[in-house]
Amino acid sequence: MAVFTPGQVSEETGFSLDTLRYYERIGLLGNVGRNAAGQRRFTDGDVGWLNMIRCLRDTGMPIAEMLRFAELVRQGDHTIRDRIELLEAHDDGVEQQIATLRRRQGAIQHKIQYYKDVMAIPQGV
Amino acid sequence: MAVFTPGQVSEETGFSLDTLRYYERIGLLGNVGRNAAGQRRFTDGDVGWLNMIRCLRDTGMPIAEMLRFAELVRQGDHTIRDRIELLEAHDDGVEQQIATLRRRQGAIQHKIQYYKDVMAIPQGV
DNA sequence: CTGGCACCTGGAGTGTGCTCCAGGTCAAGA
DNA sequence: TCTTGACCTGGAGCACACTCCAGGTGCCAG
Repeated sequence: MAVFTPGQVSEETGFSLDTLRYYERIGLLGNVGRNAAGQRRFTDGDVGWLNMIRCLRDTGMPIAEMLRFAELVRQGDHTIRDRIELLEAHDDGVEQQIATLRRRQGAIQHKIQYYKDVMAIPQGV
Repeated sequence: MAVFTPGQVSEETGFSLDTLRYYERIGLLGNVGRNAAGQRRFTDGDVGWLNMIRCLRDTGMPIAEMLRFAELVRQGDHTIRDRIELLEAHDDGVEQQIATLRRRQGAIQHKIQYYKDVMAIPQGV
């Protein structure tokens, strides 16, 4: 079973060393193993969880809600229904985020076109 | 020519009164008119600009960059080429944002499906 | 003439999510 | 043996974008 150093995990997940420690401190990442010298050694499972965190973070989930999700995971299999509910609600939120982004992007593109039209008008005679 | 009170503008644009004042203070919103009593009176132009701000903000543009854009607008028509450049760069960013969001959303949906599959396995005998 | 409301100002405070720092441990290579 | 580099801890600090507050003005309805 492979283990990873903090540096490797940082590299793989894109989280800084400080962020990894921060996530552990606040309980978003529980029970990271240590070697004899007290240094962290991450498992595949930890990395997988961090990749999940990455997805949730990048889609705008606040840390407080990720903590709720982490708590559900910690409580075991009987919370799977709740986890589905939480993720589906978040998925809907992401859908709306994208829709809003598209709408705003349309307005911005419209503005760009407006500027291009202004520039196309012959200046002077 | 229509003018609007702070309350009306807040209502229309979704920015709080404090945010409107804040934007004016930092120079994102220049030269808002006043009535005899010193109260703000916004023009159609102001509201239009705020709607632009809304688009840029909602698509993740930091205030510092909106200030750069505002400065270009203030400098007059010879900066239109720069404005197009700025907005097109931002538009590309939005495109990438959406792409990332979609990728992450895919992973989340995958996780939801995994949970659903787990639940579908008959428990016990 | 008295509320009550919308607004004003300058400045302080807040929430989120990290990020940095000082001072220390440990292991490996020159 | 010495140095370098990755890592450790607890706690302070920071960037961003607001948000709140105290104390005050102006105007209109009752």
